Amino acid sequence: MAYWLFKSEPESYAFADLERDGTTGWNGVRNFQARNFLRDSIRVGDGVLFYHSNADPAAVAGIAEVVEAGHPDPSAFDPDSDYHDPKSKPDAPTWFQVTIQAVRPVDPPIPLARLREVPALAGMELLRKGSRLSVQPVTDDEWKVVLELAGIEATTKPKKAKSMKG
DNA sequence: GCCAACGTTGGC
DNA sequence: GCCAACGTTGGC
Repeated sequence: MAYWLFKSEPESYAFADLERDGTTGWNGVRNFQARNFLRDSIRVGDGVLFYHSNADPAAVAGIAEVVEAGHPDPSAFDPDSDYHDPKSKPDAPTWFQVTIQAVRPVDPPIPLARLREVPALAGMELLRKGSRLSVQPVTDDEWKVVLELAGIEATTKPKKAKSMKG
């Protein structure tokens, strides 16, 4: 079980949109380092901090869970998509996505400035000067600290996609 | 809107 | 392979 932070501009896709949709394919990532995480490293059941970039304030706004590991990003094949990449072919895809599911909002969101105040988070990729990576790893310790800041028990397991009957 | 930092492109 | 130019990201 690993942890990640995904950035999204809330004007294009906010955590509330994920709650409305339930799940979404994390498409449109067009950076090779982020692509490699999506394709090779992110597993079903991994935890995701949903971060609002270019927001006022920029903040961690929700928790999500990976429900499908890396698979080709269909938006790359779609000529009508903003993310269309004619160099990516279905039989040799360049770009990948994972599917995530909303777990719970972080309310109130944890602003970037608050994260910077926490010594235990000093090494976080998000806080590095000039960090632009939109899909980035989060350590177990960082995850625990952020969830505590959010008032969420760090031991809370994301709920399962399937309900248990009977 | 500004601008620092970064990734990509392309000439050589 | 180098690196300047350019476009993008993203905080403020």
